[in-house]
Amino acid sequence: MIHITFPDGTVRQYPKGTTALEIAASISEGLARNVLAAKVNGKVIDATRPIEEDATLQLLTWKDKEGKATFWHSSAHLMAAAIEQLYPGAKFGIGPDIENGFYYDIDLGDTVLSSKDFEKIEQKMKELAKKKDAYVRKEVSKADAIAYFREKGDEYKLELIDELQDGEITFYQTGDFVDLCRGPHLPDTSKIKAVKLLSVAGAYWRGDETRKQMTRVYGITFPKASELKAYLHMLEEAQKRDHRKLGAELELFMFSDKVGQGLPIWLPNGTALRTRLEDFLKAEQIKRGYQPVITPHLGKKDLYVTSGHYEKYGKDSFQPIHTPHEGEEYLLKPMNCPHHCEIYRHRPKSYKDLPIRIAEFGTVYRYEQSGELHGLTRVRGFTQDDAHIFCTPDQVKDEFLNVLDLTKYVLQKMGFEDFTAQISLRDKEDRSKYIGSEENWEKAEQAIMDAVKEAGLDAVVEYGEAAFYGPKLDFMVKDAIGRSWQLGTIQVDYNLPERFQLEYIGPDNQPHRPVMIHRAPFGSMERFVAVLTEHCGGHFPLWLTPQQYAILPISDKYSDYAEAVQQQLAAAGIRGNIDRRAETIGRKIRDTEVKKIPFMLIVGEKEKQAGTVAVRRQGEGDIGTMPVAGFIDYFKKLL
RNA sequence: GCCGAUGUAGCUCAGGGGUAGAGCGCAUCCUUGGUAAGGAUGAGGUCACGGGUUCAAAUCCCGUCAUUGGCUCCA
Repeated sequence: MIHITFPDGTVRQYPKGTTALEIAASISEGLARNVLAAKVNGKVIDATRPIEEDATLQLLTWKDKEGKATFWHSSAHLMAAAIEQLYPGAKFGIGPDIENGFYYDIDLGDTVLSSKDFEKIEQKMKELAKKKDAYVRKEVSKADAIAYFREKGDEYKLELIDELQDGEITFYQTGDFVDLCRGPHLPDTSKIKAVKLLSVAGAYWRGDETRKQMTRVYGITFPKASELKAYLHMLEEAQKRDHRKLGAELELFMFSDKVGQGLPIWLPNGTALRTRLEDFLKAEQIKRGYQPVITPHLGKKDLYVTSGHYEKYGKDSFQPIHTPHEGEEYLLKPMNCPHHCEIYRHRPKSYKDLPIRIAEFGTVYRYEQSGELHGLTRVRGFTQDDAHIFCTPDQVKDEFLNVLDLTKYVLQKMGFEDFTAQISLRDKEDRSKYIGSEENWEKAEQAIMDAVKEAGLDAVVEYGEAAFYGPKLDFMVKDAIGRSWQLGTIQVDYNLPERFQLEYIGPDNQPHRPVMIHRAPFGSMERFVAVLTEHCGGHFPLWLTPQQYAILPISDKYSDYAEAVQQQLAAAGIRGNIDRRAETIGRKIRDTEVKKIPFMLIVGEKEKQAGTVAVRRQGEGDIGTMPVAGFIDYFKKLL
């Protein structure tokens, strides 16, 4: 007998060689039906594998991340099996699960697959799933594995096998389809009830553009048809909220071929929104001891040679600008940091001056590959809500706390509730690739962990993800429809202070090197406005939205009264305009609704006589008539 | 940059080897209306750009550019 310890701490006895599935069945039939895989001693394995010794056991279902991953990985196999039957001779690369679903890279020879073929493949997958074929695990020798795929003529699998050790190679078989795979997999295919292929795309074998391009088919599956329906609904919702679509509809921004790819042009509405965001953050930063500065959009090449950015961006980015003067070269700034370092050097610093917090909404230019560009989230010219904090190593923790607090405050104010952090630290073993003293790194990493703990922030720690010049923390937010975005970032930097020879005089009357912290709560104005637009579906927070109301006169006879109302609202700091068109009131309401303007104030004879406005809330309808002062009160309570 | 898709009026799109279509928007006129589209008339297009095939190209072919879904990358 072996002892199985469950997550709640209870221990039960089972015969040696019992499977997780059998254990589940001993608890309840329903549980057994729902088990997708098992975590045994912390390792995810097939629920059908015998457990040979005492172990901790977690039964994985659809609710668990690993359960979903197993489900989708098995679905990738199912799709490959279907494609193999429909397209004999197809060769397979890799087919993993991903965040939402799975994909498989396939070499179909000359056959071109398009979304028109999806239904056929989906049908085949469903047909195969119904057969309830088990996913059978087989340990094979390297020689046998090579023989099998050589026979099949699949050079991709042969290449993968070549990199594996003999003795650790396993095959999984479902029906007639055999795949090289580490597993784990579902007990059988019947769990896969709902299937949807999502897209095809080209993808290089092993991500290497010098190698063969394969067809990557993306799909997603669910254990229930209703869940697929809900997922597709979410995708539709995401499409409706796409900031490129809303940005055009609400006239926030545009692009012009004549101006250039990836160079966003902010229209009046977008500018109103962005300016308000900037003003909000600026005011908050001044409260927290930041000093705003303004620096030029260019800098001499030498500046970037000193900073090291020339090496990184010089060749692959916008080319240097040559002036009429011989040999003079300027670069569009890819970063604000070098300019800020020069500000630090402006005059000698004492330890008593630190920390110094230099802030700038700095527009930077980076040449992104054309395929990279995407709406406002990926552009070639963007404005960072940048600031650099220069401090002593001992001040790092307090500064981090300050920045975490600011970032949390700012994001909450925008209606983001769900955020987490990712802390990127050094590789645990290889420390050679990092610059800066061991002592300072140790101090900074500890400071970040402590600050995050004190701030009460959920964080995951990733080792080996730190930049060569310092550890960092990224803010991840979840939006209203459950997607994660990386926004704010805080990075410690030991490199630039070194390169720019930054110093401060300590209490010991000796020069010391300050630590530099880069931080941007929004990341960039462009990206943030994009994420915010999608998060709130174009219904921006009331305090932020470009137009807070529209006055809709019943006819042009009430224009004067409309203007009087507008003046009162303006005096109260509420912004909006008057729809003076000679249209019916129904029409004006419709157009204003579509523009997502939060309040409609309808004025006609009755309102003019009584000094009131008939208030309509966007998306909700008539909320009653009130005196203008009453509306102002009502409105202010909502801010 | 690479692979795929797309490019027709300001917008959304239909059509398609033989003189270019709709709805919305826009302009003018009529209408002065009470909570999601009032009516009439009209203007708007080198069918992305360049080349080729053809008696004839917006349509077929090639190239370029842009947009878009991916691949690598980052804010």
